Amino acid sequence: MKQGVDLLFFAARDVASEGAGKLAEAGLGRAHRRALYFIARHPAISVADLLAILKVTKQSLGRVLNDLLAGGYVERKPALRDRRMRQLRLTEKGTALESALWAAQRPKLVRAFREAGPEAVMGFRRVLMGLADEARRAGDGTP
Amino acid sequence: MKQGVDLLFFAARDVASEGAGKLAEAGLGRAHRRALYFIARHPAISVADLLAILKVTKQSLGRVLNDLLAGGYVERKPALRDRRMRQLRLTEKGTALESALWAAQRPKLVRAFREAGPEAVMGFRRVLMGLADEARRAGDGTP
DNA sequence: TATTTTACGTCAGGCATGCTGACACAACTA
DNA sequence: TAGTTGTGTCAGCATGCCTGACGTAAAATA
Repeated sequence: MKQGVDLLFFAARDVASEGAGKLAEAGLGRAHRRALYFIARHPAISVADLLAILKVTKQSLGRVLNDLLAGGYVERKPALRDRRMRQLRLTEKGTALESALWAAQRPKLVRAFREAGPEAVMGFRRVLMGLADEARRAGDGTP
Repeated sequence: MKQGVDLLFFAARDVASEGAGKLAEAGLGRAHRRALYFIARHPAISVADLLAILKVTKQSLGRVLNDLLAGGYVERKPALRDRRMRQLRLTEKGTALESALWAAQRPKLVRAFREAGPEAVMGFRRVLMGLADEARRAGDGTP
């Protein structure tokens, strides 16, 4: 049982560690990467929704977002329906960076999934869904 | 595929978040918890080995370890065979804290494992082993 | 229309965690 | 004896996260 926790720790860390080089080149950190990643996953996401996903404070996200905006990785536009909301999207430059980062960690995923086999991957998903918090348990893992 | 990364992120974060209260009571942080956890997992572990597991610098670990020693959670004794090496062990107090922390996160694990079923748990393990770095891939997940 | 609420941005300051570099010492090894 | 290894420590710096307080624009509501 504890072995599962060990593995979760190592896997999360080691997967996240891929692509650290490219990130440093761009002068960004892990926090920027997470924001970049989830904006890519949820185009036009609002700031409030991104906050809910990342579970950090407005101020923490604010700084990261400003860096990404200044670097031209992300664009921020008022939503049509409610102009208080700012929709976040990756720019072309942001998309390129995100793709490069994903390309760095993808092989590890591909290999692990292939070696483990499809049934194992199903189980992997089932267990992780159970471990993620209540709010996400009923969902698809990508709130 | 990316969903797997999402889940890994959420699961690792949400599992680690359990017991944050008890930790704060003791005036400790996440870094202390990780050290506590791996010392519990590997009694009499040397400083160098703990460094290798956590992949942090000697200085970072040093601070954490000093806090734990000062708080009476961990004891440090020279190894018999090689007296340069310091063996780290939890004290009674440390064991109590670690148990309390584990008790806080255990139910989430139990429920997730039970709901997913044994085959899923097998798959979960297989995939995570593949995701953890080379050095651990051949091992048992607890280097 | 006037008021309140919502969504967002920002200033100020603080703590925890990580890093590099440099140095010191005791104990083991060749 | 000379070198290597395991450990501890000082000094300084970057990142990432936090709380609290305040301001603004737009929407919702009384």
